[in-house]
Amino acid sequence: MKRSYHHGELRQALIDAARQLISERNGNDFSLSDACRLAGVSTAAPYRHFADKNEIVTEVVAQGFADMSSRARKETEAFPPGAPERIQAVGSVYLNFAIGEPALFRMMFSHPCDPAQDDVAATAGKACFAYVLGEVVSYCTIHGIVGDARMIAVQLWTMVHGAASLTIDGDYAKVSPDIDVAAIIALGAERLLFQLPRQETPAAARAAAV
Amino acid sequence: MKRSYHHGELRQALIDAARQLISERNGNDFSLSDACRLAGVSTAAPYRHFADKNEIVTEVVAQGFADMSSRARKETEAFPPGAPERIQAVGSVYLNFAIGEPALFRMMFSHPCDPAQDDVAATAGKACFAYVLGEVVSYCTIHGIVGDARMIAVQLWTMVHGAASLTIDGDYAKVSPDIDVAAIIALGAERLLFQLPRQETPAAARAAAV
DNA sequence: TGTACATCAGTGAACGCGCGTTCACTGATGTAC
DNA sequence: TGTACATCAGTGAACGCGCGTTCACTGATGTAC
Repeated sequence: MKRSYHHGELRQALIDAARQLISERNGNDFSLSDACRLAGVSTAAPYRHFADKNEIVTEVVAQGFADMSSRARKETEAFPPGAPERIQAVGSVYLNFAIGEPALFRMMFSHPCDPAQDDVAATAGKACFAYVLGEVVSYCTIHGIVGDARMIAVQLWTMVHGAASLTIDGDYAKVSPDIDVAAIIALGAERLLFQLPRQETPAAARAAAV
Repeated sequence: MKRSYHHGELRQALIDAARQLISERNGNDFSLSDACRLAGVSTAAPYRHFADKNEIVTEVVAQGFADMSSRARKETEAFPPGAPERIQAVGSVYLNFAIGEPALFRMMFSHPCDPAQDDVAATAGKACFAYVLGEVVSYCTIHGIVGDARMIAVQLWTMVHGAASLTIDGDYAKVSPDIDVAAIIALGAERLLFQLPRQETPAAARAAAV
């Protein structure tokens, strides 16, 4: 791979470098200088593509959410609408994303959204949340689950997010080394969604018949 | 309040200053120099009481957990063992602690525990978690809740933690401005604990008779 | 096709800054006599 | 009770460092003719 004077893909290369450093340094702040070193450019180069360091961070967060969304989409579309496997797939993607890149996960969810600029991070976050919640709401609608579908969706999200956080932060490990996160999520999903009472609706009847 | 050459309470004063700065700067790293300024001492003074900056942070985290534990203890002991209000009180304390000092809350739960030194932060964390989980386990035992009490406790913890995190990080707000966190936790507690089937046990019979 | 030139993504050196930490010191305190 | 002295919690100046950002520049690229 030859390195010419003009990089060509520097903008994305810097975002990737930042993401890598965030993951490697796990929680400790990364430095823009390190990202430049990793991308093989001078420390002044980023300023051709970004206003400041924060703009790179925002972009990393946005791409993180986009990644998470596309993984969730990919895993769910393997199953038909209304399949409980779709819900499980979303939960798995969420948890595995957190475990795979814990520092990025923390950064994504705690990144303050800037109301001044058009915030790509907030937009990507909203889209990701909408997809996750939408899957649960669809399940509720299709199966005629009794109750506020939106609230049920938020509850599942909350549970999975809590499980992901406590796992990557090592808090479960403090309590006991053998806590099975997947089992916690699975049982939670049972009680917060799958076991909920249902009413007969045309859609539910169709779903039951399949 | 006179300021003599010898401070007298500098150790605790620095811990308090650090905690205050952590809360004020909300997520951004605080500087030891600022803490010294706040405590009104030179930047060399901390090194009489702490090996390095990290030792202060560890102490702040430990005291944070101790605070949370004692608040939970105080709020629960107003109700008799087995009262559902005890569970609700623990949940409220947890959520309100997070809302009150979000940056400290984040730091407490994501602080890596150092296996080298005797880690006061990890110890305080474990004690806090043990208290929270113990309350739920007690409830299960007293009421003869069917199922793995420990797992039910971890599920409630997970849900409340997720709710606290998504609240303080502004993620609920991204989804919708009118999400009622308390309602999410309350309904979650219903489905994950209060509505669970019970078996007759001497303790459950006694609790029902009261 | 070949040349002149405008563009602009890079360079590399420098900046001011605040950081955590160290050092030799100073002076308030408490104790021994 | 009064004095001498050891202790040690503070001082304040300095350190080396890496940071984010800026600056005048350079040289590769693509376009007009």
